[in-house]
Amino acid sequence: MNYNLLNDNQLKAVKHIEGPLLILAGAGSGKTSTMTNRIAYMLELGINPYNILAVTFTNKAANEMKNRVYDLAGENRGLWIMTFHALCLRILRYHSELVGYKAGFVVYDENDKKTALRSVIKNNGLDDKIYSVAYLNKVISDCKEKGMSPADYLKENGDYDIRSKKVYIAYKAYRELLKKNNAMDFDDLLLNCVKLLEENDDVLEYYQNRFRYIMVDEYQDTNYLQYKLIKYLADGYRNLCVVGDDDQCIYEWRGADIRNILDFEKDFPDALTIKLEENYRSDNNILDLANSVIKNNIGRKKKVLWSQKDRGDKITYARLDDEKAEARYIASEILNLKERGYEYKEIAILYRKNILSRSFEECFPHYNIPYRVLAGSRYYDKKEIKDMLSYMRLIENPDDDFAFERVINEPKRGIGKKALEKIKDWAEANGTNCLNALKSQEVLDSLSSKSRGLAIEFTEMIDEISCQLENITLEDIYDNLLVRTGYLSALENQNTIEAETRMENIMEFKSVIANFKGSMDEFNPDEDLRKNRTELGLFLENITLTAEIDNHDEKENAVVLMTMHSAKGLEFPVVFIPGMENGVFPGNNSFDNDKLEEERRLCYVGITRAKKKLYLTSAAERMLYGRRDYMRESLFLEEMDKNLMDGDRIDKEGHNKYRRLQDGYSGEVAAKPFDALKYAKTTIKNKVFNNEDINMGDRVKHEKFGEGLVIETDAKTITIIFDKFGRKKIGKGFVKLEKVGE
DNA sequence: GACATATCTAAAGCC
DNA sequence: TAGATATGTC
Repeated sequence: MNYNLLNDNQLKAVKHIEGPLLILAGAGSGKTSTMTNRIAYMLELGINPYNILAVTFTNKAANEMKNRVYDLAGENRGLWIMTFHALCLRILRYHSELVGYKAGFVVYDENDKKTALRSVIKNNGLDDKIYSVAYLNKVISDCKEKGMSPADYLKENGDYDIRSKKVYIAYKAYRELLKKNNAMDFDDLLLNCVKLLEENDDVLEYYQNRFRYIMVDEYQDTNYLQYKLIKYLADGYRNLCVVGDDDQCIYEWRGADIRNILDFEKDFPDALTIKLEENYRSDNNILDLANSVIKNNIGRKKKVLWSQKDRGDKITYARLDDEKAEARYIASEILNLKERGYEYKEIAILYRKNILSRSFEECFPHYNIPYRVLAGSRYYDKKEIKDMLSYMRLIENPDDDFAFERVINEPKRGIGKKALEKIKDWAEANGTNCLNALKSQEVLDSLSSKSRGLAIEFTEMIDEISCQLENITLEDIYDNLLVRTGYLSALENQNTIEAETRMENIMEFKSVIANFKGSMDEFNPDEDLRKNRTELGLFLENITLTAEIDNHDEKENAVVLMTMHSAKGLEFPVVFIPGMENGVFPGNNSFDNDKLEEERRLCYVGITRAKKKLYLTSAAERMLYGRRDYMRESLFLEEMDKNLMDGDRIDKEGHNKYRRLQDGYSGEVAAKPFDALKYAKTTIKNKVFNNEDINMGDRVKHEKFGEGLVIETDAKTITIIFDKFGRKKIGKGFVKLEKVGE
């Protein structure tokens, strides 16, 4: 093999395969090629692929690694290169009974989880104002990530506390509900897998013996459970290589623990640490800008990216009048770039919040700019797709009562709220699922004769298709469902444009199925995996474990729009970062110190996506949530080295109109804060001030927004012009306001 | 039970 | 603003 393309440190990492290894890989430092070469090197040494495990966070990363190993070694069969969740799922499939699940268990995604939580809240008579779906979701997820059971939670938070008691009840009920539906959520995959290894020495020994060489990508983003899982698996042979960059830890909010990477050398005192600091991606101006921002973070492993490349172009910063002007400016700049030879697909717009995509979606069609927005999992969020998926899930797993609930009256079968309650009660009383309940004479008798007929038809159809599962293809199951459920004809009868679109989506979904089957044959020749599984089961699993970003087609010639979070691991010749404003980036909820550091890391990630050209923009005014606010420039802009930036500005029509960055904002922009008074009003609800004697004219300090001037008070609210954020109206709550002057 | 109207609230989203 | 959910009405 040819290792000439690697630098010294990369080569050292590739060849160090025995014992623990920490690779600190800065952005764009050739991390993936180091990892893939390392695997190829192991194969070359004759190490059995069966003994190698590489874990990533995204399917995209896993697929890329598989492909690149194939390119290097001509082979990738037998290697386990997959995401944490896929790994756990695969292990659990073989041992589900050991963690108390039935063999065909399904995986619930975020939406299913919320549905389950809603029913938990309802069934336990919890106040959904206090114990909201979002709150419980967060608390339960946090618990699971730390490996805490409901009882552990109660112990830690005190059983005298009413709140923790209620959370305990909800958590426990949620867990039982999922088990009853024979379902695991994403956290359960990890939790149960760790539990499996913890409680079964023989299983642990088997996997330790199997995975003699383990690699973990994006190690800075691992949470406690992932850390523990890896530790268990690696404990046998201790050939563990973790790769990461503490400066790119941007997922603390969902449990990532940056200490995992910072403390790796403590966990493995004999670990070799290799730093990859040479960047092969970006021009030096871009790198220096990134360095000038990230150096403001304390508590990081010091590392300075450098590159042999040219200085390159300066970073362009433009402050525009509002979000529309910002979109027009970026659109016209894209057209300029196009004229200079850039392709649309080389250009990305990376923002902090998904709503920021709106102005571009409205603007770009006028400029004939092709674009693709990558956000969450919107395709599967469509009602008709969810419905069809629920039908499929019910067939695969009759215990899935949520799937049942979703489809039993879709299309209408005259089984509404009341009838559904009856079905659920009967199922509860008889210890079975809803589908079985609907077959019982008692339930059928309680329905009207018309509904009864439809109900019988429904259960017979589900049973029949379930029986055929082994014999007919996935496509046929889908077609069968479309027709026999009456879903398609119900849409046809509607004769509306909306129904038309839904039908198109339903048809389009067929190609998703076809694609799945194609990729199944191509990428997963592993017979083992398919054993005892239905095609349908594999398909559903695949959908749940796939994210929108995985479907990003790099060949499509379109400008791509996504959040900076999604962009991690990607690179583009041209990057635009709009919304460089306090309140947007860093976001309003990030103004305490550790959160700010994470935002700064995100900023670092955003900047380092760019290879040749980087544009930053901000809007003086922005419409957010139906409100127009005056926006201050991001504090990250202040941290950036101005020598690397170009201060030319463009007015709202997109034509040249010079304003200098160094001048501050004289003239029209400086006047904005006063104009903005009539627009800007932000209400923070349910807050109480600690200090009651605050009056008009006082200067106060807010724990999040910093200092400002009080211009209005009444019984419930106080209005302040903050130095950094402009005017905000604050309601009563537990926020500390400190008087700092009169 | 189906449909219409009122109310609320708002990040990031890997798997 | 807009979407999701809760409540009210026929």
